[in-house]
Amino acid sequence: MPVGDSRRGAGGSLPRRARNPEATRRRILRAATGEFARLGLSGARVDRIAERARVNKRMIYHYFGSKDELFLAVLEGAYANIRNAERRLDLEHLAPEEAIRTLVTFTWNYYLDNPGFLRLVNSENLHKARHLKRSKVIKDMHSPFVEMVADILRRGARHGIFRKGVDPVQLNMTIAALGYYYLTNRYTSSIIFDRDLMAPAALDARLAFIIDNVLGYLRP
Amino acid sequence: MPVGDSRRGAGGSLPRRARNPEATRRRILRAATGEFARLGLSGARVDRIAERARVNKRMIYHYFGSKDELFLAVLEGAYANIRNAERRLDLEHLAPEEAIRTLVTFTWNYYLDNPGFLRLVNSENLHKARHLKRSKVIKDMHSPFVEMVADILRRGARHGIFRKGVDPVQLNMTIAALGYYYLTNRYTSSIIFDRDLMAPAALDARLAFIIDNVLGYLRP
Amino acid sequence: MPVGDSRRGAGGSLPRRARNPEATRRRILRAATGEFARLGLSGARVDRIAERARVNKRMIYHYFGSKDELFLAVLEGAYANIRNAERRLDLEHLAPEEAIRTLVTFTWNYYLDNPGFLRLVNSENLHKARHLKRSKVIKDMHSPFVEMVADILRRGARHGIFRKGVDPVQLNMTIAALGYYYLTNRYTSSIIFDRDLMAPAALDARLAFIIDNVLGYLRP
Amino acid sequence: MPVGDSRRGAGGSLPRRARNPEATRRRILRAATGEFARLGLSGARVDRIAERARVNKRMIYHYFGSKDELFLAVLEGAYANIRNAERRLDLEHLAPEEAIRTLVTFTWNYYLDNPGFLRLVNSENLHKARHLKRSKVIKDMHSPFVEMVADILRRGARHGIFRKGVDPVQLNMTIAALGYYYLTNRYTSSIIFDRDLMAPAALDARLAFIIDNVLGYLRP
DNA sequence: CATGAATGAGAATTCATTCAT
DNA sequence: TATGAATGAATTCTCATTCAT
Repeated sequence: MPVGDSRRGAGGSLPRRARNPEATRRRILRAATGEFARLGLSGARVDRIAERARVNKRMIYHYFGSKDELFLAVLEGAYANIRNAERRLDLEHLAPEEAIRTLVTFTWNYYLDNPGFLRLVNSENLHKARHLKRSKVIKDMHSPFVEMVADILRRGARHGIFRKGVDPVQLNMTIAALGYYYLTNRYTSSIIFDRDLMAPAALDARLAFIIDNVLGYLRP
Repeated sequence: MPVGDSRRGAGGSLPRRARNPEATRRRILRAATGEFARLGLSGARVDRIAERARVNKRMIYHYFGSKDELFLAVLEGAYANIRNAERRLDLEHLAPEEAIRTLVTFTWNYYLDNPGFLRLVNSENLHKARHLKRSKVIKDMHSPFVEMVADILRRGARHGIFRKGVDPVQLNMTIAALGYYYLTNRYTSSIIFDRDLMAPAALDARLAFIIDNVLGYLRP
Repeated sequence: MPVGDSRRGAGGSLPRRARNPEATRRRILRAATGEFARLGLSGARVDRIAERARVNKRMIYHYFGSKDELFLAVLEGAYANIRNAERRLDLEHLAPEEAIRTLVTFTWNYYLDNPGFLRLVNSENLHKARHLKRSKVIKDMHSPFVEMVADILRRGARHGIFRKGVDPVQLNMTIAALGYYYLTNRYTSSIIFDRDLMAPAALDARLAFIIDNVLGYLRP
Repeated sequence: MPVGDSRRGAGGSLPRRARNPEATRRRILRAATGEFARLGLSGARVDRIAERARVNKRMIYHYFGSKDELFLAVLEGAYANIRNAERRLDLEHLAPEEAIRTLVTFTWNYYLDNPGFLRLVNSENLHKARHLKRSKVIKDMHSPFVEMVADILRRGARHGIFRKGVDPVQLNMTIAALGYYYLTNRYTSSIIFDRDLMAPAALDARLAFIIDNVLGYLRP
């Protein structure tokens, strides 16, 4: 049967997507990432995602099953991105203190440049990680990362630069916390403290503070 | 006395038409606090608040005008509670290090005991603090608190116990961040790090870590 | 906001209305006239009327029984006003042509100065005059007016200035129609005809047109 | 075949899930026209429109976006109808006086046969034409009509049958006013003048009056 | 005569998902 | 694989009126 059917009147032959499953799937995922990052899980609209991806709404269900499963895919992608970027830092080949400084700086800048990532994580926690719980890939994604930080700590301790017995998980959460909280809670904090927390100087000061804090904590 | 009336279902015999504005207002506020704390702003349902408060839905609009204004009232109440509790710590009369340790411990425990508070703050930040912006009381509530921490830092610096020039706002946000992030993001973190972050030992360890971190940072 | 509670500190002792039935009734009626004139029957709010009249909502029901009955009272008042103003024109003592010219000019200006009157009449017609139907005073109010116009026509016909056999009711409705329609429908007409119908020159032109039309019609 | 299904009440066995967008849209528009014409904008109920159109309420929003946009569509349709009917009068090919007489008669009869049109226009004016203001088609619909009347007046003046310099807009509004007011305000007028304005003889008399008035006015 | 708290029955609009083609 | 029309259950908010004090 000839495509571009007769019901479509003047102007006809709309750019009816060629049958390209891969591309369609990718477009949906990209659109969904934008939507979820901007509005969170509950704020996102399936209709809008379909529109932004220029696909039929039905396709979303075809490829992803449900809004929740789509959200999980987005979330996995987001975690993969940050973990990949971290891997590219090559922390293994840096001196321990430099490695930590690099990691802290990277984390801060990543949060700053990818506010959508913070919102995704926030959304997921609001839902008690019910999506991530069912993820098959997420753990494998993170254990190398934790292991890498543990390695840095061990090296630092061996060299006498870092104190002994620091829990890498505790440290990771701290590095994340000091930036994450500042950025996600900047709206209320700005009011409470009556200060523009996003002014360039303020951002620089916060990064300096975090580095200072983390390295200070590690000092033996 | 006729008990309840037949049109009402289970739970009956409620003191309807109580004609007690103070109590009604209070009941609405209490119910709303519970609902918003549990489900956030967008998850909360006005219907459910009315039900839980055992008032006619219309009353919520009578007393508070809109869901948003009700949320602001809840938020102001929540901030008032924590700030009042802090005031009762009497930090002014403690030695600087003891004051900080007390504040850190208090903050952690408060977050732990009042998860709803964290969710309210989170919700408000998801909405870019649009409610708090219109609040007339919120700033007055916080400036004494910031001033008090600044005073502790000054005393500590004078005694040579704390380093000089520490920004009290930066410190406050840090104390908050280290606990807040751990608790609100525990769902994703638990999966990523494959660890039960809410185990009593884990909680104790986190508090110890935070105290250690903060006091370590302040040390000259 | 619930009033009358102990929190009402300074300024206390609200101007709790002295018991003055007459004044209360009058205040309600005035407030209702404004509200109905501005927003029509269905747009008007009982709450707002009470607020504007600075009386308790219950009083409206006490004095007028219902929103509908209040509307009728307002309507009767509005008709009384215009008919009284007309009576003051003393048309009986003017020459027939001058009388008609005066009546037409008065009608136009009254509509222009009292847009609320037009809206009240419009509202009432939207409801098929169900309020006016029950009015006991409205007919007595109008028969003298019709009689007066009939008299002018008779005088004019006798003097050979006006044509014979003109129906005073038909004429009255025409005088009203030519101004009423122009003013009430000016919003759609402005768009349809792409012209500012409320410009001073346009208003003057319409009045001139109406006078011209009516007197032209009466000419023998 | 199971007829209808038990969940549906009387009237059942409707062709649900008709999957015929054109027809659905048309059904909604027709139902909405009836509802708005009968009850005005604010009196109309979206629920009832959906019911009358035998569509899911959601479809109204799917096709028209909002109650207001639906109202605009209805309004545009109503104007298109009357303007089309006018065009079919072929006034261009009639002698000037005959053309005016035909137009006046048509207008009167159209109002009489389509009271819904009057109510739609009335509603729109109550809302200060806020819908029509945004219409893209309404002006194009009317300018040919105005031009046609202007042409008739020019022809009449050239032949010495009509007076010179008559404003076609003024005349149009007059033709409309004389019928519109009589019909929309017949409820209050009937009471005020104590006369049955809808009696066949009364209707005939009014039409005769209007023709007489308009042609009289045009006479040089 | 006066107060204002309380009520219940709707109002428009939204949303994830499914179905016919 | 692809389309987009169709669904029903909720959601916030409104309003004239009545009741306890």
